[in-house]
Amino acid sequence: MIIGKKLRKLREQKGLLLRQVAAELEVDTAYISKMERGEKNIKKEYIIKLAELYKYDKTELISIWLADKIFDTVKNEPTALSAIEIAEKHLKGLKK
Amino acid sequence: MIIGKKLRKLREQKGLLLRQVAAELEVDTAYISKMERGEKNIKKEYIIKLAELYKYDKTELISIWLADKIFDTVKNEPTALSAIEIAEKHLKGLKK
DNA sequence: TTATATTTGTCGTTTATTGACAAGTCATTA
DNA sequence: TAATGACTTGTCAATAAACGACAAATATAA
Repeated sequence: MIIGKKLRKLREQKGLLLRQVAAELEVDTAYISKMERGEKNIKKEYIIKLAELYKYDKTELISIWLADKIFDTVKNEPTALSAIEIAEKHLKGLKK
Repeated sequence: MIIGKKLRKLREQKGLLLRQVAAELEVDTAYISKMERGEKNIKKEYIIKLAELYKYDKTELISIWLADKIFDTVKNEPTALSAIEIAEKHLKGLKK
């Protein structure tokens, strides 16, 4: 729910209502609510639109969104941390 | 495909055939082949069975399997590394 | 109450995953 | 050159999961 918290904060900072954001993304109000509370995954397309709407750095928002997905896949796993380290090493190793 | 490579290596070290492993997991031979080549995700249940079959440390194999899933979700993403770092921090922060 | 913002539950539709089956390739051996 | 054995590839029905709308429920305030 890392990204959800962030999105809620951004929306409130802009003083926007769920309804307004929903209209912008052309989805239901309830849907935005669920996104912000981590009840639904958010597709990248929406993240990009939200970054624009909130005038927030797109790359950073995507990072947070991705981090959230990672967190989702490892939470509840005892080996979460070591898995992350392995993935990180592997990723760096692929740098060429 | 981190976990696939590992599984293939383990299987070969034990001198087992796909057919034999498939019988053990009660699935199709082709299915094992696809698992080892990263064409299918592997469910945790199978990883545990394979760790037993190959007499390999279960926790470590699960770590690799998890790392593979992480890798899958971040590969192709320019912000992969920073996302991993955010997720890691977040995870450590939850250690309480 | 009435009105507005948000949350929750339900649900049909779409999309993705599962794992079997059949057919394919590639070596090796008879 | 067959024939056999190990592995791979393509297809597909069955199943499961995700999407996102709608309606109803809460909550807070005027």
